[in-house]
Amino acid sequence: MNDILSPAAIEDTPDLETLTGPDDHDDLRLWLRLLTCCNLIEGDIRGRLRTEYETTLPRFDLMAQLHRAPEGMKMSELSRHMMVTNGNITGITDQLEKEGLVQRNKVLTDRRSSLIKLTAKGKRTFRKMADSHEQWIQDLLSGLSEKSRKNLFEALGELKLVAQTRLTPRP
Amino acid sequence: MNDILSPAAIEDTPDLETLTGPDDHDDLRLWLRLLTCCNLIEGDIRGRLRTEYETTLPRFDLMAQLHRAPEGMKMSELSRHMMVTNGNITGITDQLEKEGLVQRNKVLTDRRSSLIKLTAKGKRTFRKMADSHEQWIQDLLSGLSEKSRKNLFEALGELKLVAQTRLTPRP
DNA sequence: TATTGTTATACTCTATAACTATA
DNA sequence: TATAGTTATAGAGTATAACAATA
Repeated sequence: MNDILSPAAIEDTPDLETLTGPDDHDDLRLWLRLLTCCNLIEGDIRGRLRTEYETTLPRFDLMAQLHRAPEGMKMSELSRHMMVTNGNITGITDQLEKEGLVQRNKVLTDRRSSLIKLTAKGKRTFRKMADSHEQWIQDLLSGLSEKSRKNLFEALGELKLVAQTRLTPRP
Repeated sequence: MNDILSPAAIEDTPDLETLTGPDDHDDLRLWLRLLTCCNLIEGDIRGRLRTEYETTLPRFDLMAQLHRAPEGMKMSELSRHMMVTNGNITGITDQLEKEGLVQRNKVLTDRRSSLIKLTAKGKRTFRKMADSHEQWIQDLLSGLSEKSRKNLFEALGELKLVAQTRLTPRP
């Protein structure tokens, strides 16, 4: 496939939204449009994280959690925040620790737990990745009108609240 | 976790968007908000497809592709439309065929290809799933104001175009 | 030579569940 | 008993690559 889709190629590359026929309902089209946007962007981010930083979205996510918690986080906290089960946090943490990006620190008051922190190397690495990440997003969203960005932001805020209120959490 | 998050629980359950600090940029917050919404809804849909129909999103997606192509589709077409590689289509098609939901039909003009179609059972099954799917979405989005839905729809249309134009396709 | 589809393989992410060591 | 974390396992989803049959 080409790097940049030509208008003709866009016509020829149906996506999820084009699955709806002419008489399908608007809510469904709205959802498929949302899903398509998200998949396109997320796929792009995953690809860039892989090729430019040899990492993955869950690993990036875990480091982002630690970045905003300089005092460290427990495994169980990470599990709760990232909404995945405990064993998976162990696996990702193992990888990152092996690469010297995070560190398990024993906590004296509870010998079962440990506090996970970014190492100095982890902080440097994360800062670079996060800067790139933000740049990718800004480059993309700069193609959007100011009005659309504002509308999107507000409407998504409303949607997020509705979803968090009505939907059963995943795990 | 509780089925319905109380407001307090929402406060206690950070999501991706809360990763941004106070001085982070708006575009990043917009993207994380989009991602959070999509993950919440997609997770819910996946869960419902699994528990209520013992199926998955890619399987549902493949059946949806076939549903709008009553004349059938070639494996390579499915691969292109679903944006995954060929071997995966073979796998999903094998499963669906074993359950009698789709059928491989030999095509006379090219003995390498086959046309995949929904069987009668496949059509019935898909119609039920699709109706449920639309109902789930409507139930969720009914919590959104008319204005937000309209704004979302339009802004996402713009975003989709920008993303399709600027981003490298995944595979 | 190029394309269609299959097969084999490997890797990431995920959930479940059994386990340990503490509390 | 309950909690923190680990380990083991299984399964979905994906990409890569080698392959056979056909174009």
